[in-house]
Amino acid sequence: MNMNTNFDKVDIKQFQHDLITWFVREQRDLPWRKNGGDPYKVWVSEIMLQQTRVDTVIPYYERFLEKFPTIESFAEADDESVLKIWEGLGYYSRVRNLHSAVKEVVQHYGGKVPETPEEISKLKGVGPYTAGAVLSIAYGVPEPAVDGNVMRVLSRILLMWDDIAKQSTRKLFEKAVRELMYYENPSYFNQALMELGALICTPTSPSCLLCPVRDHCQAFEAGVQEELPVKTRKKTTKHVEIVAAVLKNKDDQFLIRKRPEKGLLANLWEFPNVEDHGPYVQMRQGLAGYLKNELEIDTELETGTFEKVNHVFTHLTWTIDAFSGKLIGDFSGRPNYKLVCKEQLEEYAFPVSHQKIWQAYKKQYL
DNA sequence: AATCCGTGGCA
DNA sequence: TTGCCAAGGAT
Repeated sequence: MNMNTNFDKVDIKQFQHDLITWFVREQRDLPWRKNGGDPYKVWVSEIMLQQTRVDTVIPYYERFLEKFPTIESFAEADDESVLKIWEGLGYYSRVRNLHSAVKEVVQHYGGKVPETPEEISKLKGVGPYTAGAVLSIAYGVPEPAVDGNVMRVLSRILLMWDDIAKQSTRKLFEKAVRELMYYENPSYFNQALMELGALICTPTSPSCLLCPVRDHCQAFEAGVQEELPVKTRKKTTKHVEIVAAVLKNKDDQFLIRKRPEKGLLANLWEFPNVEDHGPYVQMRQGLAGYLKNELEIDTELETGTFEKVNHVFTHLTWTIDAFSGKLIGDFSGRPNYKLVCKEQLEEYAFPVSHQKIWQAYKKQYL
């Protein structure tokens, strides 16, 4: 597409003024807008907000900064507490990468978050969006911060029909932002574009009649705002049947294990479980056999499940049948397995699906 | 480039 | 109920 043609239709100065004026007047009162411009706090908020709703993030953000108020305090945190504070927020590699990157900043940058695109982009978990967001919001550096909101807003204003699901498309929007950027206040400009996308220029049913930049919007002029942005998608939802065991030994300790360091729900803890496709009786027997073979432990599993969890991931669905049981004899111990009392258990980070199992177990047995 | 990586809200 | 999706990044 010929982007110059589309820019010719925009009065850039007037657009900037209308957008910024609206943002100053209408921006939401969010916790990370009261962080004093601390680059560390801006950084934390941007990582949490990746693919995650504002309302979900707010309590996590408050708790996180209460526990780790400075970049040094977070750098010193142990891995278990880092994962625990992220429990339930999803995309757990975010916090592992953030922790790694923060330690890098403390060690090699004296605790000062880098303020150039080249340096900040080298940090783990800091991609093009986060780099631009932290640099512009914390330091006023005029870098684009192109997220889903920005692509949606600009696709409509500039009538860009490029598929935003394609990774290469982001560069087109970064180029557009550089053309439109309000260089007097990059922080406000980037935030205003995102805020407009969140409050007015929404994915469905945008509130065009309330839009401060409606007069600059080529999609509104053409009446095609509902058709933009173009976003292709595919869906291949796989279903996995799982049987899990909440096992208690004679000392009222429970058997848990740590998930692998890579892949789904990396490093989180869970109740011993195995994939199974069999009918009901075979499921239970299969689970007992698995525990016997893999862990060399004897168990007495109850005949009925006490909880059935259906958990939907983006591209995967788990159905977990949970059995309560006794752990017979001594457990010799295996790598990644632990016996813990119920108070200790709740200090480890579990996926939401296994949290549900534990809550159901407590309600029924404790 | 295409796929993986969580969760909860919503129409 | 089902699919979409919300301030993306790594591989």
